[in-house]
Amino acid sequence: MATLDDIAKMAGVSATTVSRVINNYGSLSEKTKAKVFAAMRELNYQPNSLARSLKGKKTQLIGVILPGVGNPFFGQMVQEIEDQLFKKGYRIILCNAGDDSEKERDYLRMLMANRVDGIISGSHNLGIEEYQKVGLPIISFDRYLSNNIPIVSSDNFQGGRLAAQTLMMSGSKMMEIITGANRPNSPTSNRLKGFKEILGKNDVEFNTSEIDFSSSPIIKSLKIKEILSNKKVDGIFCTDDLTALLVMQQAKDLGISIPEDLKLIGYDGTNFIQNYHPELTTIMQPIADIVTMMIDLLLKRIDDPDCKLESNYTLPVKLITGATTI
Amino acid sequence: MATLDDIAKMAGVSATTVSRVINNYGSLSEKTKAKVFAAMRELNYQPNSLARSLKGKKTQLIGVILPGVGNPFFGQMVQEIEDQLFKKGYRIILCNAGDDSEKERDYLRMLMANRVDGIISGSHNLGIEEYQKVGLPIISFDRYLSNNIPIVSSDNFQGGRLAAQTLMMSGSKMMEIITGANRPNSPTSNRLKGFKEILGKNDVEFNTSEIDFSSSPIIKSLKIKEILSNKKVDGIFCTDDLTALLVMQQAKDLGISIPEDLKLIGYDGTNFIQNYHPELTTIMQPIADIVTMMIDLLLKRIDDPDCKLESNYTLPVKLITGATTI
DNA sequence: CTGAAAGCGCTAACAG
DNA sequence: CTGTTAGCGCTTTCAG
Repeated sequence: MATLDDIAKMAGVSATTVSRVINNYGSLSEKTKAKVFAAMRELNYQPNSLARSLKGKKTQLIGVILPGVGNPFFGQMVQEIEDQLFKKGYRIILCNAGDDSEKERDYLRMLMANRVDGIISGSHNLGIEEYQKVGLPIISFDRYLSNNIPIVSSDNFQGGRLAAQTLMMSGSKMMEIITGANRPNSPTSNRLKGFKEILGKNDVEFNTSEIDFSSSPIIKSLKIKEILSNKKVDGIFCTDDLTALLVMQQAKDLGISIPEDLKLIGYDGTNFIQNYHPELTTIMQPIADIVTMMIDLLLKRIDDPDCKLESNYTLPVKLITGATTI
Repeated sequence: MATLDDIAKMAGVSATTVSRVINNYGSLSEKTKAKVFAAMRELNYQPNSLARSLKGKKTQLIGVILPGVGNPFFGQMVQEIEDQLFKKGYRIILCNAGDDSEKERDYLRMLMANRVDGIISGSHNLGIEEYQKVGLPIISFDRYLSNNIPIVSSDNFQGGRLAAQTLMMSGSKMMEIITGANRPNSPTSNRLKGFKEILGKNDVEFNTSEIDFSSSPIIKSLKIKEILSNKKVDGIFCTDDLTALLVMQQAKDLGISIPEDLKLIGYDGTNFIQNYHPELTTIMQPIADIVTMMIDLLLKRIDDPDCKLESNYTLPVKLITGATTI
């Protein structure tokens, strides 16, 4: 692969001059510019960004750590992150941490080694103390990682309230909330709190079931079947849309009609759900806005590592009404 | 951020020695090793991989160019790629090319600038001549990019045949195939060919509708509605599962029962579909195997850039029978 | 078993 | 308007 020196030789100028035309810096005669450009084209030259970064420049690389891009929610989020960052001249290193804390730690080290300019993390793993000493700008999605790492999230509490109100308005009396394992600091715990707050105020009966986020759909379906068969529930709030989809499946199998016998509301409202399951009532997280916010904050920190940021940024959610709560 | 020199000083040894313990190379006394390790821990040291790569080492970075990770098919594929590459010590730079050729070209340049060790590309954009002169190991998923770039794909032709046979067996007489825009060299064109071959042999009537892959679900739904209302179709083959989902939606709206009035078969068979839409009969692409194959070939090329590879690697598809073709 | 020195490809003073 | 020089952080001969 051609180097700056190669093209300097070919154009009959010094390396400095080449560097100057690449960076469009200082004043060059049109003639030399032309010669250099010609040589660059001739050799299909691409400046080595490694060397450039070594000299103290930024890498224009951002690490993105998320549970996994197979999930449509995070798929859409990554797509949005990639899209917005690309427009600002950044590339992303994608890290699917899954539920593997060790992998997440490895990635953290690698990202440091690669000298990324910053990190966006929304992993589900907890207790990764390494976040405290990464020494790089980091923004978190919806999780507490460490002091001084700002958290951007949608209004989980309000989302829970909205879900409860919607279910009540549609006439359910005996509710069930199906949520992921509620580890401390988890956002779903706020969805739960908001939900309970409304129901408490209105003396509505309800029950809480925890199903681990990372367990397989088969397992989840089994637990849902149990819930549906054993109880006379007439309203369910799932803290994510995919689980709501499983509820619809199981209900159908059991001959329970939605919304006649059972009202259902989900959470997330991805494009995917809106397009392919418009019947599902859900609470939409404003993914694009969340991403814009995160990138905005991250770039600020990259620009000025000491800039003071809030510890929390909360964006509003929106109710999307489908046929499952009519 | 701490450098190798910093820790050399702290440990009271030379840079060379530190380098040796990092790379576990040559013979070191336990004592120096211990001192160096201590210093590394103390300063939370991470070797600068930029500097390392500049010295001629590989970057351990792979560029992944795909249409977009918001689509569950590519989401799953990226997840698989990331997973398998991580285990081999590589990280990925994710590039969502969408249907933007210019963006894809930009990314190609950036990947060169970043000196990635190789590229996996499965973009939908055609005519990117740049692929010819990237001068990096590249493997393609399901598209022709340039001579000498191996293509890994599932058996699209056989998939089309399977779809046709399945629809025939379930009793449809008047078929419709809904496919993406069939640009030359596109894989869907082989699905179509296989499908037609079987129908031709059996004198079954059918019709072909093209709906651009990148058009919105709303537009797609409209066209599907048209197809369903105007004709007396009783069997549909969609060359991707998401479109099949839309067909199910529209059929329901129009009071057409599946599978009673209409048989339906999709294509892709992602985990997502298998988990959340098990009712849909579909042709499953072996994503994990495809990825294994691609990575295998890519690493071979990275290891030996001149190694000869086939131009095509075709992996078998599998019929997954759901309730839509009973 | 350990160190000194050169150089990867590029940028940034400093000269002219 | 252009070139010389030094050095980013690391690896790698070549010497001890």
